[in-house]
Amino acid sequence: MNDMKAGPEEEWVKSGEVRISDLAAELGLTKGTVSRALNGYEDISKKTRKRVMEAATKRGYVPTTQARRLAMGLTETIGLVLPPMPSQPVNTFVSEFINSVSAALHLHGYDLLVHSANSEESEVEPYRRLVQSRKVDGFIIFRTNEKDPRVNYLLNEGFPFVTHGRTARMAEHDWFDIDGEKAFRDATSHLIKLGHQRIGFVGGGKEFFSAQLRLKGFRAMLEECCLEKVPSLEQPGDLTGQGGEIAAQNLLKQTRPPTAILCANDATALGVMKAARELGFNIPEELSVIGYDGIALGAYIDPPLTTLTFSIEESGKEMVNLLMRRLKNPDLPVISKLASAILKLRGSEGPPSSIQNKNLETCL
Amino acid sequence: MNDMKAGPEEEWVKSGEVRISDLAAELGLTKGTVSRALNGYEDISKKTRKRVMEAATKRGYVPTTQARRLAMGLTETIGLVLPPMPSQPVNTFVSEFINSVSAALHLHGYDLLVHSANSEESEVEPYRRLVQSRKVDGFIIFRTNEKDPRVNYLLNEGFPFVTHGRTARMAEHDWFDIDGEKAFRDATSHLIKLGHQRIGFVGGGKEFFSAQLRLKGFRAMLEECCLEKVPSLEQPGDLTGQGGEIAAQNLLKQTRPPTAILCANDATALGVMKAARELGFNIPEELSVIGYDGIALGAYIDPPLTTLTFSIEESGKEMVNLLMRRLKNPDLPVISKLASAILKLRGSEGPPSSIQNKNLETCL
DNA sequence: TCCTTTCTCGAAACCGGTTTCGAAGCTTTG
DNA sequence: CAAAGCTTCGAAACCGGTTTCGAGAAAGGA
Repeated sequence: MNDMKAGPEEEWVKSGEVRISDLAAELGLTKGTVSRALNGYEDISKKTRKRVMEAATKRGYVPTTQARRLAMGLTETIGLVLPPMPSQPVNTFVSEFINSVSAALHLHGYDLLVHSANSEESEVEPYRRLVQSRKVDGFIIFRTNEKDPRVNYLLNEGFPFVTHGRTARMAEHDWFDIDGEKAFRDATSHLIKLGHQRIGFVGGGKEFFSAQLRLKGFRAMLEECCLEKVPSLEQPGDLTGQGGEIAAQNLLKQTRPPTAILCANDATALGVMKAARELGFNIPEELSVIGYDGIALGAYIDPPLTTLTFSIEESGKEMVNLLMRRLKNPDLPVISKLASAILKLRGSEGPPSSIQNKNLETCL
Repeated sequence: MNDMKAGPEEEWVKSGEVRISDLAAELGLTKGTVSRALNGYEDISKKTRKRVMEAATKRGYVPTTQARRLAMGLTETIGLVLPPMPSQPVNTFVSEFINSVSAALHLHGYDLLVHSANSEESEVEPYRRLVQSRKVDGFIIFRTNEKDPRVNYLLNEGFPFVTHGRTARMAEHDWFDIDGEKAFRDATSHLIKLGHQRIGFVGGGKEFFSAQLRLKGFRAMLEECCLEKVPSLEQPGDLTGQGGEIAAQNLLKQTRPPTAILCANDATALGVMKAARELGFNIPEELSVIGYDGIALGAYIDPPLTTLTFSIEESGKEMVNLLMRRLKNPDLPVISKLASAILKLRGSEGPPSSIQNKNLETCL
């Protein structure tokens, strides 16, 4: 692969300068024949195929993607639209996700087109443009809302896509999701076993289905353990650090503050920890905090953030698998995949300072 | 823009189903005429143009991108290859960067193709593939090395690109960069004015040009202030949290540890802070730490990380401007743009516990 | 009124591939 | 030895646009 060969009469062609018609002319064949020879058609003699292949590699022929795709009527491209990012603290998920999706797509010969959403226009506008101009064959959607306009639009168009996260119409489209309900059951259970009885919860926006499911898991485990549900201990959030701060203040300024706080994501947890510090709560002695996302950075703060983590790489790979299946056969029944998060203990949680095992024993 | 109109006989067409030939047939024109009418050619009568435009909007005609691009011999697509990511703590830069680049490209009618680098193959292989298959018109490259194989390949090919960061061949290609040298002069100066005399430095990998320039700025300011350069206070790093930990241990276990540490990026700084905590150093009382990157998350740790920050959005926008200029006229002279970082004080630095203004006065 | 100029559009080539169809040439069979 | 069957390739249509060229019609000038 020495691309700088300085052979005597060797004419150096810049890569990508030779077309199929050049090749055909050089070989005394038609471009149709050359095309079939290169694409493994059976009606080409071994001898001719060999000649063509050799000439192709010698001349460094690579078909022009645009032309091939136009002729074959496909784009081999998947779209991913970044939601508007109001400078969220932790977008490490996004880059890792893009990376894994792109890698998985590449294995199938697909490209990834990344589009940014303009916050001034409708959320579906970028999707509409990409569909109408036929730039992509399908979409990868993440951070779904319960009632998701993007999902509605694409379902209505009959356009292929897979979501990361469930929606109200999840029975109608393929999706991949992390079992946030189970994750929060686990985390809640872990806190309860440590002796916590007053556990706070900071959610994500109500529009995010995933946030709802996490709340559901939290409540379910409380009930399972006979702990009463205290409305004031459930605070809304917005998946940002700032939201976490506000929610934590609301929780910790109560007369009977919680001894532990479960957060809908790590960014929120960081905000909670900041507010807790400022209000004089020691973590984890006086307050346990658990996040969700597993951002690597959580390991570097003090104390290291205990969190629910999952494989972003697996997420990307699975979603691409679902999408490829759908593209191959649009009429297949809808399927979905649920992966589980695991609780990564790092140190921001521990037993409450004063354990009051009031009615814990009686229930378990 | 009601796309669900249920007019009586209004035939509903799925978007993107009407071709230019359909439109032409419907209007009794040829597709060439329709094309020129839509593209503002002067040789079309006002009346015809109006007819065509109205029919186009009515039928929802949008040209097929692939076909248009093939005919016009361009891809209107820019490639961005993600370097292999060894699960770095702080990749928030990447997603924000992609976001801003994508948005800026969109203003010029360009798409962003994001490709992931396979760590098993050569670094230039993805670029070679994208060039040869003619999938992109140019590249956005970031995190440059001093001797960068990607830059060498593309320069050799004569293929357009812009880098974020300088290289050994920066005189031969357009680039955008943050003035890391000045940034570190500023940060060093700030620490010296606070009274620090023993300042540690944790660099990035030697292969990164930017890391070298930061070191250069650090050294220059030391010299300017008549502080001696202590080799043991300059530790190599790798832009990761782990690298920061190791470097900090090397610095703080010395008999005369530094009273401040300057880090090549925020991830490194977080590692340094973690190691410092574990070794019993209070920040900022006993040790000042300053990072570089301005990740939003730094505001949420304890103490909040003082850092050098710059506008990622501006970076993306400027780079796209440079690239568009290059694509429009490949023969223009090389230009570059240097933006400056600003020191964002958040609390991880302060005066040293015991100020010994040995020879500070004499020099200043 | 006739010729020239201008306006407007149709025809066709082109971008660079893929794929269908049919016709050679060669081999096999009766 | 002729008819039938394969093998192998050329010819041409096609994907869906853009762009060049030239012709016919309308308008202007002599």
